[in-house]
Amino acid sequence: MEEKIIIENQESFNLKHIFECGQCFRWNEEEDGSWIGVIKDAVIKVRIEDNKVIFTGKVLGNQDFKKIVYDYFDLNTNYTDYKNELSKIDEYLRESIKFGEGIRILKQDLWETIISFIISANNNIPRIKKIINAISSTYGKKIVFEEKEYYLFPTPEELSKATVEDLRKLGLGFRDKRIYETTRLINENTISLEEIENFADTARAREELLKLDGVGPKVADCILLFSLKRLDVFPIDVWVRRVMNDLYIHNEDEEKVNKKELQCLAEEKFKGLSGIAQQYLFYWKRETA
DNA sequence: ATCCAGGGACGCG
DNA sequence: CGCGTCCATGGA
Repeated sequence: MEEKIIIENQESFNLKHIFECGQCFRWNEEEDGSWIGVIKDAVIKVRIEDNKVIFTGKVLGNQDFKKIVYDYFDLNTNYTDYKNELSKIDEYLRESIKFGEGIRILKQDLWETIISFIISANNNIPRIKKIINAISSTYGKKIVFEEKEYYLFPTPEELSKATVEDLRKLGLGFRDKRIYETTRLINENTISLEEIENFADTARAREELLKLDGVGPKVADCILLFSLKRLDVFPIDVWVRRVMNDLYIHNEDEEKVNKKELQCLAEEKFKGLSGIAQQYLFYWKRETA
């Protein structure tokens, strides 16, 4: 059965901004300007007509489509408040927010986000997307929507069927062992996803994530921000380092900019909204480079 | 050909 | 601990 919901006058909602700001890897733009994505247990198509956002899709089992959409797109949160707050900081924030005004931080599935960002290490976005698609179509469940086949991201149990060699064939490169090992740790419940989701303390959640193979400081921060909604964490990659150095530090050698120094600067300037500030700055810098 | 991509594991001092 | 080095792969 095809699902459908329509939302009118949704603030801060631009499809390009949401899907191209580097937080997700399974959304693609269609010929007609709509976007189709596969998330945990659903295929969703989003399009915008006038003042309406229209979601259609197909879900696995008897799940509530509306709840899935609201949770994933964080539709009960008002981003205008965040933007107003961040705009007070300086001209750079105002400009980056103007550039990516329709960004929202998605609430993505923890397991999928962990694997996706392990794959992201020393990799580029088109290839990350390609690999995640290959993993899904090989090990995930098929789901049909508008007469086309899509594949859900495999569960830990489904992915445990892959050997290191199998993973290598999907183009994972040196990340094959990391994915294999992390899948094993989750399946054996040595590390508990449920426990991580329920930690009140961000530091505790990060500490636990760091025990996974292939999860270092940057990947852990991305997981905390893009799945666990810790809006105060500030993932630092090459682009963030670049934009922060250009705007605030002005070091001749950008690679020499200390990570700890950047963390402190972000905390001082952006405070509890560091993660959101990071997304506006990242998107702005990467798209206008 | 050489460099780079939303870095991390590992070994060293 | 801080620091170099290596890691697969594909596109520019």
